[in-house]
Amino acid sequence: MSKIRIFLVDDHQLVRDGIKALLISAEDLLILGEASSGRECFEKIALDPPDILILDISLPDTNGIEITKRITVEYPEMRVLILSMYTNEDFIFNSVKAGARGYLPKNTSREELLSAIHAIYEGEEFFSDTISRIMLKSYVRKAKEDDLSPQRGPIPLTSREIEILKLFAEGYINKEISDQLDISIRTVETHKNHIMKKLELKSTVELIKYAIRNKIVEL
Amino acid sequence: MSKIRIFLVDDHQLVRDGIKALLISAEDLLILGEASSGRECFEKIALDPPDILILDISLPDTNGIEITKRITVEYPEMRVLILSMYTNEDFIFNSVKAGARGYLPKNTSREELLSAIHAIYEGEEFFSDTISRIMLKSYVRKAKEDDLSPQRGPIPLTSREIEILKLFAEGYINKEISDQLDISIRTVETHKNHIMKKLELKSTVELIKYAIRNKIVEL
DNA sequence: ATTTCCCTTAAGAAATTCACGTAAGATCAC
DNA sequence: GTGATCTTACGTGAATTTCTTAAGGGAAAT
Repeated sequence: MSKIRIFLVDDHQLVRDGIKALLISAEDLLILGEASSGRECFEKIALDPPDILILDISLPDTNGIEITKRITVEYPEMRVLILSMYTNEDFIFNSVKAGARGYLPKNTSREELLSAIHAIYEGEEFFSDTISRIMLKSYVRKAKEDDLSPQRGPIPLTSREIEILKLFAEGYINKEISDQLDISIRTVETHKNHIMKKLELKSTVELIKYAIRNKIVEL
Repeated sequence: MSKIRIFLVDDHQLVRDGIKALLISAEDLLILGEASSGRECFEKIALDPPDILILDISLPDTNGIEITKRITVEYPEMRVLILSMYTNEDFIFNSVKAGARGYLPKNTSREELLSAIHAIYEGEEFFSDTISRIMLKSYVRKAKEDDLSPQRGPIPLTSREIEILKLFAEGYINKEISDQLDISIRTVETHKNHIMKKLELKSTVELIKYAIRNKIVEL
């Protein structure tokens, strides 16, 4: 049975040594090599590509997220495990977005690190409890925003105005709107002016954006 | 110390009895009452509002998500715990969106149910492992979509065209664009015509939507 | 009953856009 | 070098929108 080949990227010697010490006793793992910068990382893995790349977020010449992006393009088979002291939601989100398969905080345990390595080697995703909690918070926040945003500013428009705004933002020109609603084109214009004044919008562009933001039309 | 007041909504007698049996021995909980439909639920809680509402998703006259929505409006202090046999991502998302504080699958354990009740009573959110996993999957999926979508259709526009489109979609009129870029207004018009033809867009409205979709401008 | 708000219509003037066509210099790939 | 593409630019007439001002009728509120 072949071992899981691992490459380590972190700019602190001590951290790399610590991780190696934790992993050395694991029979099925093989530490292929290590690097302390993005440049060094790509030079070395080009010669001998690992299965798993363990990446720190902050590095001298670049960052783990940028490396992850390049990896997913250049080595689609390679799995990236982010190991970072930052548990900031943006870092997590962007890491996942960039293609990372796992994310662990640096104060993780040996057991968790091993679980993570095995999980992502098997094609799973792995996030530590701390990270999962942050992701869940974010999930909840997003779901709530999704609910609140459409009605945060109660729409002060009349139903007729909304009707006209809807058609306009769907791409109909005034003439078509007036035909559809069987009213004069002048009326359509007046309505639009009213809307713009009410909402203090200065251009039709803003009008369209308003309609989209307030879910009067689909994007 | 006052007990946590609980109200149960599920259309199956057996399920309600099962939950009651699980909770009856918990000293700090008080089962206020139960209902088998949305209508019955609102009638009863109006008389004696509970702290926590345990809700099934599927009900004869409505569903748990609709009830949750009404609860968050009419009883903002009341916490909703969804207990459903469905672990569908949409149900979970919409439940959270509607204001549910927790979500458990029906095959949950007594311990987990108690943990959930206590957690959401304390103002926390609670999701079982199964549900958390689904939420995480969704998180990952969304992060990936967020990454893929902007480049699904490679933008066939030149950098100058993108520049013009950006300014236009930001709300500048042609004259302002021509001033900013120090080119003729005719040129701005020509560029816009080129863009519209390339993308087969029929109106400026579509042009703006295109710019937003492709993240050339913020909404 | 009076007021207020909404919907409607209207029109002229100014500004803007649209839809054509035309064209010339720059850059880049073959 | 040659052709293709990009960028720049102009013209013209028609279409459209925008701005502004004005006003009547109906419905709802006070």
